[in-house]
Amino acid sequence: MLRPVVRPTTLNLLEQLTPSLVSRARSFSQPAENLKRNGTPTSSITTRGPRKAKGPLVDPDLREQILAASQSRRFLPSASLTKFNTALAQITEATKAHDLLGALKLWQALEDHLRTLKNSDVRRLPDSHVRDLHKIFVSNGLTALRTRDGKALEKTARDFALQAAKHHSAEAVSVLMVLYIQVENPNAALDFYNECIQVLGPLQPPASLIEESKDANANSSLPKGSDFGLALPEEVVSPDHFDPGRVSAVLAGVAAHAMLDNFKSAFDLYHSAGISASSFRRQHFLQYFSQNPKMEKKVRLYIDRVIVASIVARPISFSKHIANLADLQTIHKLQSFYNHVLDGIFGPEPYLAASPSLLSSSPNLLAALDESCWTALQTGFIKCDRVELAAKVWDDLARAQIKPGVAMWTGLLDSHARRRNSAQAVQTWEMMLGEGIQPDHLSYRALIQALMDDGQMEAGLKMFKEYQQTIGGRELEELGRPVYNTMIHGFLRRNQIEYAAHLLEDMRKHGPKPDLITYNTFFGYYGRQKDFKALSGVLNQMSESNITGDVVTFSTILSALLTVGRKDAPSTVMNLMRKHGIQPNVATYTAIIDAQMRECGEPNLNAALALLVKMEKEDGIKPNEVTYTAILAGLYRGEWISRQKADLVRSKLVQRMRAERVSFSLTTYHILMRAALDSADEQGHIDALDLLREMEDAHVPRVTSTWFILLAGLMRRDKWDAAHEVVGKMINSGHLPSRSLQLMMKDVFANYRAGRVVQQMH
DNA sequence: ATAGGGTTAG
Repeated sequence: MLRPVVRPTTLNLLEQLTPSLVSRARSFSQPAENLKRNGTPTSSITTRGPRKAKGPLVDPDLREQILAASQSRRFLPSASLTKFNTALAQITEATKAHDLLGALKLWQALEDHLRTLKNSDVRRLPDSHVRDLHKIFVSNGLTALRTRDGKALEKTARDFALQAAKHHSAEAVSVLMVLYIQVENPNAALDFYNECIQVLGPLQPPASLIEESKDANANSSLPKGSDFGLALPEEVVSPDHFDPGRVSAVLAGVAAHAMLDNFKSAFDLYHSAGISASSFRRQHFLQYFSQNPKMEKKVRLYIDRVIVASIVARPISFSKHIANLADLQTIHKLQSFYNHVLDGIFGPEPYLAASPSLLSSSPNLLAALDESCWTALQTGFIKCDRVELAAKVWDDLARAQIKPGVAMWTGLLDSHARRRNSAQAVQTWEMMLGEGIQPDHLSYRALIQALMDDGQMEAGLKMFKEYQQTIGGRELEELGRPVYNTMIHGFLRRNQIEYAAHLLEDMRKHGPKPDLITYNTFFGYYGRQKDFKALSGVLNQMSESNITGDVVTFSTILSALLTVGRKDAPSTVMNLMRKHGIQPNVATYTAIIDAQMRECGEPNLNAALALLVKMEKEDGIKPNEVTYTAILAGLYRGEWISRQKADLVRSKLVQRMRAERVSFSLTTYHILMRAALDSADEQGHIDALDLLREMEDAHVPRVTSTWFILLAGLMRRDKWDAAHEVVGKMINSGHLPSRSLQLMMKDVFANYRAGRVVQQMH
């Protein structure tokens, strides 16, 4: 008996553990690799007997399994074997020559031959060949298959695209669909799409990659269980792998409906696929229409609208999407997304409803924004300091004749609290009441935080009492606790330990029961006070209540120990955390890195930089702007290394922050500006001005310190023209200069004028 | 949602 055998040595031990490799071996992937190198069949499909697994290579159980698998393999007669190997070599050759039609013909012949054999179902073209052939299918298909010879191969092309979709990528499917669309037969594209779904099952990514869909809009007009209902055979897609080619196929389906002017069907097809096309995939797909701008325009319009509608139709993913984009680097994307949404509501062809109740007002409306969507937009804009955009959300709500609910108002209150603007918060509160909105726990919490953090303790206390007497019942544990915790935090910020301790006692006796956050707040306070006796007292209370610490607890205690110079703190606390099974996070590492930098020595700098690498490499924790800022600040704290060395490390770190797209905070900008202006580099002030421009572009607010750092530095360098320009920018930004800034401005004007006079004399 | 890590006081 002749049997194909796979050389055991070519199989990596680890890979032997994965079932997919056994099936690959069955499909002759191994000899295919050799063919690729040599161009001719090799001896790796041999006529030798069954291989013997070598002794210590695998454990006995596993070896049994492998043997069993190899013996259950179907065998090819030697004539077929030769034929098979020759065909492989020919396909490889045609593929290399980018001869798509030739390769498809050979592939068809091979398939026909294999089909005549018994049990042929387990045999097919090796994956590496499928991949290579698929590649030229995608790059040449649109032109090659349009020719007369190509048209003759339509059926073969369809079969291959399907097989490739099953085992590698559905991109070829989308190419064929695009071809049908381009020859103005969109219905053929949709037929093929449906045929693919019959075979492949839903074109969905594995559950782990899609958002929870339980939030599906209650008013959604989506048909339940559309034609994506077929289960997927296990071996077709491994659960952790998702083929981006499937996104292209879905987009091709949308494009086909676009050609039929059927927006509703385009949406249904896209939405029920459960995918989310990235802008990269969208761009990639649209390239198929680069020769036909008119078609491209229409397809782009459909795809954009369908993507927006599909996100709106799932409020939770809507909020997540917004939160992801609410970042200085991506705010422009959030803005453009919002503009798309507005166009969907107010544009000439509305397809979105501004509220669920309006959804039924027109059959063209596919999805509705609910209050959480509007709130998410507001929160996102506020997070990026784009107050004017947050205000626009309110205007747009008014335009849609929707009255903002309590969550919208609370978003405003939160933003005032974050800016410690209690006056604005109180004003907002009164407007809210004026609108007849009933405040809830969250809005009371935000108002109290705004008051307490802005030094309005009396008023904060008053509101807290009002809260307790109105909706803040003691029994409302989960709802009321954040309000109480905010109150405690407010007291402790102002070092009002008696009030805080009193409230804690009250909570222990009457509820809401203190929780981990309550205790962490106290840890923070006692840590700042360097009162370790009191700190261990809280620790005892906590364990009495059976509450265990978390990363925040340990990080807080760690930085307390570090500020009192306990060098052993990092190792001790980290070991303790490990013992408790608590993973350190960015804050933990940042605390240690900061402490190293405060030592002001070259070895400490090296230790800090080593930690920066270690946290990411070993623990997979990405440093953030606080981490980098801690190092940058340390570089310029005192004169413990040369300016040149400090500047070198700074530029490397800045480079890395940019590469990693770490956002720069106000603090980061201040430190970098100061460093640039203090640098020995003649051009340092140019760097500082560039940073100012960057802040403007990113809408990072410029505060008194910003202008002070810039003006003081430029004046020190005698750069009066630049200083004059900065003063102009300050005035234009609407900043009201403090007394000391006004004095500096005077100085700048005088020297600038003097400089002009001198220039004119020459 | 509320707690922890980075600037400096002009």
